[in-house]
Amino acid sequence: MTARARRTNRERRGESQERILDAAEALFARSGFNGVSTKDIGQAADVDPSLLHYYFDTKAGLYLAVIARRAGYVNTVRRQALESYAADAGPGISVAGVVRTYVESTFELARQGDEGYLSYLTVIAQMNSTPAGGIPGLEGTPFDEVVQLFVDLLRRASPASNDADLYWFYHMLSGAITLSWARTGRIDKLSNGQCRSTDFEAIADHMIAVFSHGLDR
Amino acid sequence: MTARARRTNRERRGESQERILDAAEALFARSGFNGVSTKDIGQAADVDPSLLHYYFDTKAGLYLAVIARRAGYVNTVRRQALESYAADAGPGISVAGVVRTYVESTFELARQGDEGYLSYLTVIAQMNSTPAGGIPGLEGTPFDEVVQLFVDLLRRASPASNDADLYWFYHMLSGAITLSWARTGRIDKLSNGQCRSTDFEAIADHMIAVFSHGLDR
DNA sequence: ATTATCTATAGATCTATAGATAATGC
DNA sequence: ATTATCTATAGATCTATAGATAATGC
Repeated sequence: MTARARRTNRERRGESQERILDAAEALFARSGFNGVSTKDIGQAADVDPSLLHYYFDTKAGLYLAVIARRAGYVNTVRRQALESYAADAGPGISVAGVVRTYVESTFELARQGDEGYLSYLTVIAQMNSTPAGGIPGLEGTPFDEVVQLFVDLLRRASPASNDADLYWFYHMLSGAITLSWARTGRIDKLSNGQCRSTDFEAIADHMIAVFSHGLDR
Repeated sequence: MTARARRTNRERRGESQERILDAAEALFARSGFNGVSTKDIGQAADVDPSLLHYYFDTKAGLYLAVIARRAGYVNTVRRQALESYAADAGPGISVAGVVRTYVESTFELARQGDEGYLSYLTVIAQMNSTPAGGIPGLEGTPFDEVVQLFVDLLRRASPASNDADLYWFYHMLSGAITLSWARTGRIDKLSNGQCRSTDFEAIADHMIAVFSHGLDR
């Protein structure tokens, strides 16, 4: 019988939290906040359910922690992409360029196919299509700030558009992204296999095209 | 004390079912399938919860019945609009025309603002962004057939596009529609009041514009 | 006689907490 | 001594059903 490696409290704490967050992320993605029990999560994390409460207080607290965990990273990737595009493009900034930058930075992580990250996106998709205030503590979105940057760049690229135009444009794009993240498999069936919900490369390409100039050209 | 009007069994049955469906529709829209109990629904319908089981067997059966109730109507409205557009346009059929017809017929009902119908759309939005197979008996969508008609017309209007292009185009449009139906209120906050989630006229106008030619022009 | 509706309840969860035990800190 | 983890359980649900009652059918 091997002696268990001695781990510092800091490590034990961190590893347990990560295991719980990983399990919660996967299960919330599959079944939604109310479709999963703390017992399910504990089991998947190989940890007693009471430990969730020790670390995250309530189930809603755990959900918020799941969302918070990767939000900073997503924001950083998007912000850097947008800022460096704006710097490079200068006065040549275009709607197509801004859209491409936003969409590509958004999907380049998904394309690598890390299962945890994909689950995260599915959770975010659910959050996006749930009435604001459905989960206490989740009124705004942690991505709002970078979205404002996106709209700012759009405004610069399309001075003729007014604010409502710009925000509605974002709304439509956001809907397309959200549905893609949900990976429901419906388009696969509908297209008789011509499209695959998990093919983020094709999704990004078509999204950029559609939101740059519609279907034609 | 007034004697209660004598109602036929057929009437009692129909009225109770409608009350239950109305209540379920509103509550499912607000909190999702797993966020609502049969007790909540019975209470809102002013009926004992056991009656739900008498009529709809299980809670999932009730959910399916909510979805089925208005699906035929939505399909009829959409199909008629698309067919009469195609007939009128003849060889002059265009992507912009097909999109306008699909979007307008989809939203003209929502614009009238019937609260029950709006709840219905919110339920459909949730269904659309939930993994297929999350609710037993709900693999395909009851709207698939008319969607195929939409894609057929698109194909006629844009012969240069291949099937994947067409279905991905529908996917993006569907995402925008779905997010709009969800009426989350997020765009209101994000745009600082410039856009309102409930303004289906503005949504339809901007959706048609974006999916016809992007943001510019 | 048949159908609609309610009463009562079984049996299975579910979230959260109090308090005990095991591991690390120092 | 402190922190992490588990045991045990309270108390509140939740879905579904069996069986009683109330209304309509004819």
